Amino acid sequence: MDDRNMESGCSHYNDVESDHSKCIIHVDIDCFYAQVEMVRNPELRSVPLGIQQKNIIVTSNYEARKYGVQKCMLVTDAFKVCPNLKLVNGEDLHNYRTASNKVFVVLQSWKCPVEKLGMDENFIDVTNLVQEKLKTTNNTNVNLAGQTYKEPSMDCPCGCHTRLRISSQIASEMRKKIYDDLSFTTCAGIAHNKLLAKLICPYNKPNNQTTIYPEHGTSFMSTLQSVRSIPSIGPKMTETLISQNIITVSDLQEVSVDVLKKHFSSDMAVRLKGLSLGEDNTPVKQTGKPQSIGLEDSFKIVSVKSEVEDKFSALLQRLLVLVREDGRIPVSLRVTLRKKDAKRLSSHRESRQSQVSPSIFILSNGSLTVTEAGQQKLMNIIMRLFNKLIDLSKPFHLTLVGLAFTKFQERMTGRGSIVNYLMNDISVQSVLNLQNECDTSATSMDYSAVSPSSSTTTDLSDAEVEPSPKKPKKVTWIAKRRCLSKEEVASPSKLKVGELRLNSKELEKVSELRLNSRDRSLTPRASPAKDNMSDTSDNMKECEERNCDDCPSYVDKEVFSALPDEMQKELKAMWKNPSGSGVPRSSPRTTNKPKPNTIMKYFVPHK
DNA sequence: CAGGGCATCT
DNA sequence: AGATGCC
Repeated sequence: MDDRNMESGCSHYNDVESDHSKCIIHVDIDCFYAQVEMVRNPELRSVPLGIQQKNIIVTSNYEARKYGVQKCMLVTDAFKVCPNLKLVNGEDLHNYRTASNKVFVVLQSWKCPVEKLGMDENFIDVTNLVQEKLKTTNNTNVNLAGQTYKEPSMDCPCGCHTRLRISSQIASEMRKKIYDDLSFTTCAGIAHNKLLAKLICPYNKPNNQTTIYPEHGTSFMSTLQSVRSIPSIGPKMTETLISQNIITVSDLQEVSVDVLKKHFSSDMAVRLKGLSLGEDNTPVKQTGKPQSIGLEDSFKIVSVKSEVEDKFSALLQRLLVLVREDGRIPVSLRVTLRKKDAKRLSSHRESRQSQVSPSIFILSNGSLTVTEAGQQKLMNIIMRLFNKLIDLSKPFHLTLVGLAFTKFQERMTGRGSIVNYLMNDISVQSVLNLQNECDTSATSMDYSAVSPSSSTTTDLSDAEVEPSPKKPKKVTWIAKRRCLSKEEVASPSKLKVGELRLNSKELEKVSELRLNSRDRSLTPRASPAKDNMSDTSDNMKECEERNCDDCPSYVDKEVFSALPDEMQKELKAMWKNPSGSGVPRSSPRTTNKPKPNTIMKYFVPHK
């Protein structure tokens, strides 16, 4: 028997050994864009309001919905059903982003992992918080807040009913705080996994919340008609499933995993079947800074190189602003384009990427800048990548170009970490030029960079809220690093702060973290980027490697030996095991069957 | 249709 | 690198 049952598993009727131990809340802001506009201009509250992008209504307030103004409706059609519809242009997403980040910050004050999904949705894993509450109050007689999908028919021996009721109280507090602080009404779904939390969330709309108990997971899922309504089943999978006559969630529940394995990877087959039954063990991953920052521009057609260059130049200018706001130093750049192709209507993008020298980016007065020469260097890299993608001896026709920075230098900020130690000597920091991905474990309760007290005072007139600086990645050491010039190594102490790969905001953060006495576990572990170690980038060639037995080439031996013994030891240990032992990926699929030949535009389930 | 921007998996 | 998915 599975020993999960000893702890938190339940075994009752057709739910033999599922794990109910987690408590997940999904929070969804009601008609998000419309609410942002209504908060900005309260007069809009009492009138039917539509948010317009191009020629469509992307969302509407509930006043407008009374008239039948729906999402994704053409503006002309909307006026037909609601002649006095008030329109607000929503093409500039800046205000929405700001508001979205504020909600995210509010949710973080509960000190649980928060995962942002788009602008208006968040998952919160409150499992630990619930456990703590249970310990201190020991009261299993808790009232449910909000609605339930269905009352439970029996007690679950694992205690999940109590935990979910406590979760519903927490969800209610969260929604209240979002409303009190930011004036947004929200919906919430409470369940023992992300799938059910998300799907049950809109069950009582708007401005309400719904809890679903594990025993109703499977039956609830079967009320969803189309397999498409399961998150992670997109158009492609839907098409494949339908070609096999698997159309409803019920169909999927009844099909055997073996049949699914004929069309999907083994992992996916198992996962799909699980999802159809309301099972989902994917963790809530703390959202941090993005792993890439990019922009793209689509257009009818571009066939001239100089035009392409202009497009990229414009994109680069905009992108550099975003990167400056982000604060991290990019080390890799990707160029994407889409060729005009009659066969493939859309998508089919191609891309090439290469490293960029971090020295292009200069930190002065705490903000990232790139000199004219630096920008020219970037343009050179971009056009070189472009040449890899396009044979200029032949005509070309593009419909999209894109630019993205995809890897960043990061600094480890854990208390007691090497970097933290090094912060005491800024010159040493610059010499080592540490490049790693920072962070704490996703299940850790440590989000000290965002304090709850500061978040209670947010209001919409504030400047843009910076999202959590945390990344749900553990410490990773990357082999390729910037080499140092002789001058830099020779007199590290002469370096000006402005030249350091560290801005003032981050220094501030580091000192905050130092003050925070809570311990962090910064256990190194498998690097997801380990494959990139073999990257050989053309433009890094100038970096001649100096060999050193104990330490990597990017660290000057002299500087290294000048460090305290303890630190040398710590560094050596990490160099020995740069990325931990890679977790081998589960074996690739043996049976990947050809795609179905059915051409399915949309699947519209019958009621 | 509307598509931009990000993550994840292979 | 590319495909797929999500909002």
